[in-house]
Order: sequence, then C-alpha cells, then structure tokens
Amino acid sequence: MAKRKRGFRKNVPTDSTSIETANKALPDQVDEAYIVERIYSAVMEHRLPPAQKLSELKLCEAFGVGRMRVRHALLLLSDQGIVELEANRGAFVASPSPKEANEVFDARMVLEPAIARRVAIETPPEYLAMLKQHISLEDEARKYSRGADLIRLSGEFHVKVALASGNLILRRVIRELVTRSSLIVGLFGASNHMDCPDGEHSDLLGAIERGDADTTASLMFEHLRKIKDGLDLAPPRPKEGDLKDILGLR
Amino acid sequence: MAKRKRGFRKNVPTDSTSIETANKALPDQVDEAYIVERIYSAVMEHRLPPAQKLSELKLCEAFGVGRMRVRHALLLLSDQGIVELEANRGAFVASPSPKEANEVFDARMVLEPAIARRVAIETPPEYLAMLKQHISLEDEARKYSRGADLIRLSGEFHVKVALASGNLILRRVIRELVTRSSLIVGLFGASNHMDCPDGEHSDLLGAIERGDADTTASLMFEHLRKIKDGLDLAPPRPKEGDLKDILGLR
DNA sequence: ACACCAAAAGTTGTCAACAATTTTGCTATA
DNA sequence: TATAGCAAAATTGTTGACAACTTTTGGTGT
Repeated sequence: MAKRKRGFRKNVPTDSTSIETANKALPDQVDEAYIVERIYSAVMEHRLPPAQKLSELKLCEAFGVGRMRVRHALLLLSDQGIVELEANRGAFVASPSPKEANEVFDARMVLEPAIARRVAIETPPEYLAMLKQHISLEDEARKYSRGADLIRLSGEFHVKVALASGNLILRRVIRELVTRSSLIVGLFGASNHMDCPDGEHSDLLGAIERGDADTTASLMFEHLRKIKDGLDLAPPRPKEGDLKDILGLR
Repeated sequence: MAKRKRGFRKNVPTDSTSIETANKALPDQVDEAYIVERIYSAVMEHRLPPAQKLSELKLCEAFGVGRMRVRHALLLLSDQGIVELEANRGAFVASPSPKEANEVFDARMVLEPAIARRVAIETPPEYLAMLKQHISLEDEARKYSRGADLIRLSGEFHVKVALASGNLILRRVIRELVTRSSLIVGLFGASNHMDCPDGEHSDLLGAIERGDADTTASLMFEHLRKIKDGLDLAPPRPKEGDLKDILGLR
C-alpha cells in the first residue's frame, strides 16, 4: 500500500455518519488503507447493507479527506468485489448474485480447509492463544446475546485461523472472501440463519490443538458447507426489470 | 472493476516502449484493467525487471491516457504486491525480499495443491483440452528453445490449472501469486534455474486426467517445492547502505 | 580534488474548476 | 389524474494548474 508522508487532514467532521458509528477519533493520517479498513469493518458487522450507496461527498465528510482519497479507496474496494462501481452513477456496496455467492463459498471450501490443515500441522503458540481468546469472546457475545458482535466475531474467526498460518498473504485472501461472505449472508441468509453454528469453531480449535490435520480440514469443510447450506441461493434474485413480478402485478 | 462508457483516447503514441513491446494496436478503450493486464504480462515475461521505475509520464505516453488512469492502475498493482509505491518518489516494479519470497511460495504450496486436487476431482472437459493444448505449447517452446515464451508459459500453466476449477476467484488469487513468483525467480533464480522442470506439468496433467486427487495434490506440492528449492533465498539481500560490504571495501 | 551547499529541473501529490451524465422536480398537455 | 417532456440540481469523471518533494546540476570555498 502507498506510503504517505505528508497526509494532512483539512477539516474534521463534527457529526458521525453511518460508517463512523462509534465516535472514535480519526487517526492523524487517513489514507486509502484506513478508509478501506473501515468499510471492510462496516460490511463485516452488517452495518453497511448490500447495494448501499456510497456517495463520494458523504465519505469525504465522514473521513475528513479530499475526494481523491475516497475515490482511490473505492477503486481498491471494487477491485476486491466489496464495492461495485457504476460509471457516472457512483459506488455501491456490492450485492452479489447467487452465482457470485456460489463462487465465493466454493473458493472458501477449497482454500480454507487447506489453510486450516496447515495451521493444524504447525501453529506458533502465540497464535493458538489468540484463537482461544477469540473463542471466549464469541462465547461471551453469545452469552449476553450481543448479536452484532457475534456476527463480526464469527467472520473474524476465519480470518484469524488464516492469520495463524503466519502468512499474511493467506490472511488477506481469506479476509476478502469472508467480507464478501458477510454480504452474501446478509442477502441470502434465512431468517433463522446461524452464521457459524455454536460449537463448531470450538471443535475446530480442538482439532488444531491436537495437531489432527485431516480432522481439522474436514471440520472446516463441513463447517463451510453448513453455512452455505443455510443460505437460500436457489432462485436467482429478480433483476430490476422484474419488479412487476415481485409485486405480483401483471 | 469500474465500467467505462466514454473512454476516449487522446493521442496514440508512435513509438513502442519497453512495456508496449509488441506493436499491438491499443484497444479503443484503455481502462485501468487493461494497463494492469499489460504490466502483469510484462512482469510474467521478465520484460519488466524488479525495481524498474514506472514513471507516470512514460506510462501515459505508452498507453495514450491521462495521468489519472495510470495512477489508478499503479494503485491497484501496488495493492497486489506487483508494484511498490514510494511517496513522492513514484512507482517501481516490486522487488520482493527473501522473506516475502518465502511467504509467496509458502502460500502457493498451501493453496495450489488444494486447487489442483479439486480440479482432479472434477474438470469440465473443455478445461482439460485447454490444459493439454497448453502443454503442447510448452513443448514446442522448449523444442525451439524459445526461452522467453517458455518462461511465460510455465507461469501461465499454474494460472490455467486454477482456471480449470471453473472458479474465477481462485484464478485471480493464483494469478497474483504467480506474477509475484515471476519477480522472485528473476531475483533469486540461480543461473541454471529451471522455472518449471521439464516433464512435471505433463505428469500433473496425467494425474488430473486420471482423476487421482491425492497424486495431483502431492505432485503440485512437490513441483512447487522444487521450484522454491531452486531459488537462493538464504542470504537477505544487502540494503543500499551496505554497498561497501558488497564491494569488499571497509 | 573534494566536500558542501544552493539553485534548478524533474517528478509526484493535491486541489479546484469544469465537463458529462444521471437524477429529480416541475409543467404542460391529453 | 396520469404521463411525457423539459429544466434544474446533484453527482461523478476529467483535466490542468499548482504545490511539495526528490534528484540532479552547478558552483563555491577549503
């Protein structure tokens, strides 16, 4: 990512927007990477819904930066499938089609078991501790029914497993896919959907701790399959033109 | 990627640069994706060496576009580790450190066997034909000692295996890693280095055709290990300041 | 001859104005 | 009242000028 030396902000917004929900102070230097991170987070926490318009002006005000920074960030996000750019119409949070959704989960079911297997074979102890702590956070969120936190944590677990490989490239790949999955779950998740069924992360960690590579891989695979099966991808969502069909007019 | 409707070029360059080697006519619409593709290709064919300066002005002339397009392309490339941006100094073809090189091959050795396994389990016939044809291209290049072609084809084979999964996300991930590998081989490849040893791609395809998933995965793993072992990653390359050490002065 | 400093040249980063397009709101007409 | 057409407003895309920084060049003094 680009390095910035002289990244001075011009004006700090007084109000917080839908993206800057928590009244966190903005960092001294707001660069493209920071904006990308914040949008990633907002998507992961289901605060930015699919197809949400991302107006340049609003983002400029939210982050207190010029339009260029925002456009750069949106370009990067679009390259990763998190945002869709339409010429002269602006940027929108991606709204994956069922076909794309299939592709994302298909990719995850190929990649994540392999990564998890590798983690099971050899995990630096500090990463094991991180995973353990993460699961206790999940338990706590579940215990106190903090739904929003649980959603975020469920996704983050997968990212942390990838991180536990010690390889930042793998983390990056999985983070991208997990974020897109978050959009997909928001779109296609049934009402009674569970993002990551209760004990499964815990079972996975157990297999990793035992160094049981095969079990780890197959647990990860089944775990993802279960999530995917919980989605309702069958009927392709109707296009704009089919509005009449949706509303039963015709 | 951003869609463009009115992408008119302003002036077509008369000379061809190091990037625009083949005197191919530029497409009507030169968008960011096209520039990115061309730089990808140039890196894969070892025509753009690591640390090569990518001047905005020269790229503008080469592609006949405004500075904005070029900057967008460079930003995307830097996000993928193909290009490094230094503030106020410009863009350079990435020059991976031994540590990064390790990380890239490490990631490939985790991901590619899993992808290859999946391809072995189920390959649409049209992709099988594509892989076969590709190997015959490689054979031809070897036969007539077309070294430059062989380098490019060796890398492309891995991308095509990923493509044979039918999943474009997987293709994208592997393409990024293969391109970075091309830089790494250029930097750390021993003089007698073989990018992809002779018969190995052929063996791999054989295992895929037989549907032998386990063999496919392990062949891919060993293949990558062999390539990595052919590199000389041991001594971290000296930094600029250590020039005296290199020249034996001090 | 060499180190040091200053000016100049060249390149990148930023901004603001403008152009192009889409969206919105209004008006006239059937 | 509903609709088509048109004008205004809002938003995005692009360009060119300028500012900030780096590198090179040339000069000066020791």
